[in-house]
Amino acid sequence: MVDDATAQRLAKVFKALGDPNRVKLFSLITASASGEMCVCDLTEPVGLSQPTVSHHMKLLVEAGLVTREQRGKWAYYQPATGTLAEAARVFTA
Amino acid sequence: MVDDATAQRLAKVFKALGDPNRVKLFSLITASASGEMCVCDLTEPVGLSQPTVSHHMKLLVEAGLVTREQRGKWAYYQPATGTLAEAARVFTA
DNA sequence: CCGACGTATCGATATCCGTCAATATGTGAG
DNA sequence: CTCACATATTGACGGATATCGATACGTCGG
Repeated sequence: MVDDATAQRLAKVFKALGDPNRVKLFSLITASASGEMCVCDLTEPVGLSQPTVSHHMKLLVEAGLVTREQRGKWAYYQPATGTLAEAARVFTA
Repeated sequence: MVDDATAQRLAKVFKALGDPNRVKLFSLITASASGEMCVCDLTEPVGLSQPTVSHHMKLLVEAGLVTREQRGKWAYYQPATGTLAEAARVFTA
């Protein structure tokens, strides 16, 4: 069995994707042609307010699923593709 | 972006692993030498009451991460290894 | 410095979730 | 049938979460 710290870390990653709107947000970013998206591009597709999207993105960042980069007025989010795969691999080893 | 139904289905799978105790339970089952475990074997390692473990296992079953098989008095749980990998693959396609 | 704009934080609220004790359900032994 | 045992369901409670409106913070152009 995984130890407490590992269980908490993995749960945080999976919990971050445990909300339908965050699944959509993450899929938008991973499927983005430019490889990155700002909050202004994300609010309309999911139909949520700007503060709510910002809140969800913070959770995805804290889980290590995306990275945040501020350029000018905009905050660009890029996928950290390895995180989810590594988390899932724990159970197949 | 994934559609609503897909987002909900994926969120259900990830949410099921979004709790540290369920991560432990799932890891216990996937790492089991016999490939299956009953509730009586699971309560002690996670330190939770029998009803709570039963509740968590129900969520894992409903998410499609494990299957339940009743044999005599015992309920045996086996991992459905493909579910998690398929869910994670959606974002890498 | 000031105003406009993108983003984050705060406060509030309704809902969901994890947990246990108590109880119900199902199954095999005698 | 009845009892003992393994598991599931129910009811309740405290804590977490998703969401929004209002507001604060940062950054650029003038």
